[in-house]
Amino acid sequence: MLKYSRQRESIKNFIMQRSDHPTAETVYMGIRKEYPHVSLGTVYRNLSLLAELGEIRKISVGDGPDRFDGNTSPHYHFFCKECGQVIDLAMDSIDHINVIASHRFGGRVEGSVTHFFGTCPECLAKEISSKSS
Amino acid sequence: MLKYSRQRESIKNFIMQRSDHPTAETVYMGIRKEYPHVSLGTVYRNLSLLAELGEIRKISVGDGPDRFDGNTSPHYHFFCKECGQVIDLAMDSIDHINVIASHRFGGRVEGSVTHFFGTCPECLAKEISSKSS
DNA sequence: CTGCATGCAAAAACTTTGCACCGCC
DNA sequence: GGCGGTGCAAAGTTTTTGCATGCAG
Repeated sequence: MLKYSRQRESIKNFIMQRSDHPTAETVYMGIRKEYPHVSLGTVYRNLSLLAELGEIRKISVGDGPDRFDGNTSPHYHFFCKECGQVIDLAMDSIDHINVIASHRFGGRVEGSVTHFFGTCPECLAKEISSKSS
Repeated sequence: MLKYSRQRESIKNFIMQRSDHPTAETVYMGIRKEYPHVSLGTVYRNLSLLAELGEIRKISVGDGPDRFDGNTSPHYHFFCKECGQVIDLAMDSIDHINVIASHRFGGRVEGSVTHFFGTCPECLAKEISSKSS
């Protein structure tokens, strides 16, 4: 039985209105403006819960803390090596890679996670302008 | 200036002769048979160093500790949800996904990491035999 | 009222680091 | 012998958890 809680409501709203894939710490800091006594434990508990319910998505980066995404529609993420930013990619589905992975494999491929990395548009612009100077 | 060390040698050998993508802890336990006084810090330092040198690969799983792979040739990994095992996949390259990701993106895509997950051949066999009984 | 959710703090899990000593080159 | 590597332990980072209290149903 899931009970309503204003903290969870607030956490969800916070995530939904951002597009920068905040970490638990960032959510905590943001929520504290409204609920100064909220605890980091509550933030973690609710982020996990919301992710299990499928209301948000959890993004595990190789290093650094996990990030959370209010956009639950299928899409991919780009990690900028320069500024650390995480960006949503508007790209065609690459679901067919699961079929490719299945070809010579005796198990059942249920899905995959792909993260792209490189230099984001902003950092690329900075790089180009610094070279030309 | 990089100096030889028997610990590093032993760590590298340990990784090379395994195909199960051990964690730092597993390497530590294995190495201790030969060097009972080796420290976990040394294992971590050398695993990072070897990964930087490109002699081994570091695999960051979403949850749980990082794993290491002695096979540095390009290949993909499959994570079994049932038994937690990590398996190398013999599959065609999917490098073209980087091109797809670049299409409507203003940044520079330098690479990507893909992890497949599902049920491994062994766990699938168990599942099938339990259903038929 | 019942029991899930919270706040708080302690602890767990994983990894890095400071420092004195050791051993390769 | 100089400097990178090691062992040891402490600390850092991220996340989870135990417990008494609070609040939704």
